[in-house]
Amino acid sequence: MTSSTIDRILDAAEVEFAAHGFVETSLRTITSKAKVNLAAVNYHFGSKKGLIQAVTDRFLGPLTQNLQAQLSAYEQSSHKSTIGEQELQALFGILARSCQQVAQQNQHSLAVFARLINMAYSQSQGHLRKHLTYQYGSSFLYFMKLLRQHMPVMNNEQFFWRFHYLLGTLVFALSSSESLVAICEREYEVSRNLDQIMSDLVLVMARAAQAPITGEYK
Amino acid sequence: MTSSTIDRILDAAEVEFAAHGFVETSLRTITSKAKVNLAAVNYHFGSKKGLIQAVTDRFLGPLTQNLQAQLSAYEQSSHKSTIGEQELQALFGILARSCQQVAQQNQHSLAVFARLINMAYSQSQGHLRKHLTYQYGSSFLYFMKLLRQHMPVMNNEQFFWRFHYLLGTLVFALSSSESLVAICEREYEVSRNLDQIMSDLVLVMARAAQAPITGEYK
DNA sequence: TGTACATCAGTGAACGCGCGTTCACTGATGTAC
DNA sequence: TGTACATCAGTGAACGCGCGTTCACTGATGTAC
Repeated sequence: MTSSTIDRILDAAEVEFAAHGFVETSLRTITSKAKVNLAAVNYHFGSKKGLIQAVTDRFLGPLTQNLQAQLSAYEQSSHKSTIGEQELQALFGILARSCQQVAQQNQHSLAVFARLINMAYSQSQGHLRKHLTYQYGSSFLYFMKLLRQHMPVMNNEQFFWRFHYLLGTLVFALSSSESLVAICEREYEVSRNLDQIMSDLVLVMARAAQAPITGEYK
Repeated sequence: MTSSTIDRILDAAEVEFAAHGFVETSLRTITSKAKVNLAAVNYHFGSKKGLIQAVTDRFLGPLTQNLQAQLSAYEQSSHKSTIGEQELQALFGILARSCQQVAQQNQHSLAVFARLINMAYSQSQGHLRKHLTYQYGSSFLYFMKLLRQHMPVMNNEQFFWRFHYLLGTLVFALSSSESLVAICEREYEVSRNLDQIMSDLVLVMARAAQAPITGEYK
């Protein structure tokens, strides 16, 4: 069997990264939670940056692969000429299902994913955005292409902005879901799971996608 | 005249906090950009935490005050029995205008605001959320109360979630706006300003607020 | 089968560095008598 | 008006600390002959 040290590090890192972010999590915290020697991270992953990449690669691979497969199945099955709320829901549903599938393997990976997206759209992190686009962009661009076909009223620029407004909805919900679930339980004594949140998000994003566009920009 | 050191520190800190966040900005960076001695921060603000609070207080005060005033004017003028997209747009428009007014004073304060909200909904930052609620919560709760009246179909729990989905849209747009504007200019050769983004957001949030609700949760 | 060597996972202790903070100090301005 | 003292903004240098990383080392397993 291959050493479990690597997996224990990855699991612990994922939990800590999800909760406190990449910068605010120290290798000492990770290795102590993983019950592993401090130097093991640099031994196996070369550096902290290498560990971060390993953690993100572990779910971005499956996520994009799953998304890609579902999207091409969708493209072939549906008559893409029809446009409307149902088609938008179907498309966002595919994205949601990819997320859910990834979350089944690693519970905290979606929170890490959200942090990654947030980071990528920070100023001074253009290199990260480029790297993600280069490595995993194709399936997301595929998603955007299909979504674009369902929103033909807008021009490209308007679509760009609308897409990112919806991305914000998703990213915030994913990164804050643990807090929101906790507050919800305390406040309303109702527990929510990821499936329910995802179902909500699909409906909300599909509706928001159809919001009117503001007047022409000069 | 009162020393400009304090203002220079606050201005520099706001820019750096907006771009890199609170933790990843060092006092050495701030004081060198402000052309001020390193020890001046601790002299005037006591600690880094004190500086963060001073930076956020500077815009949260005006923001909440403006929001409060607009909301009570709205509550008195409108016949709140009518519900529909127009009323939702009006309410989100008030929020947008408060943001715009604050941004006029300090250009980067909205990005700091977004970072603050994101932080507050991180796990392990419950104390920050409590502090913000205690200090500035009343005007936001007022906003939620009025919004709640325009979304009577949902129960409280469903409203809670919907509200936070919309909050995510706003927060992501605010925190990523600089990057998005830059990408948009590069990609489409169209420049966008905050006013246009805010107009968009009002329409998107008003529409998303009306998305159907998923089936009953056990 | 036995021995010499190579490879590899893992370790304990130390390294240099950047961080927030502290402290004794300066120099200017205001105040009391 | 002149002098002694207090207050306050600002400074330069140092402090201790936690960080990511490095390095010499151990012990187990595999391989060549």
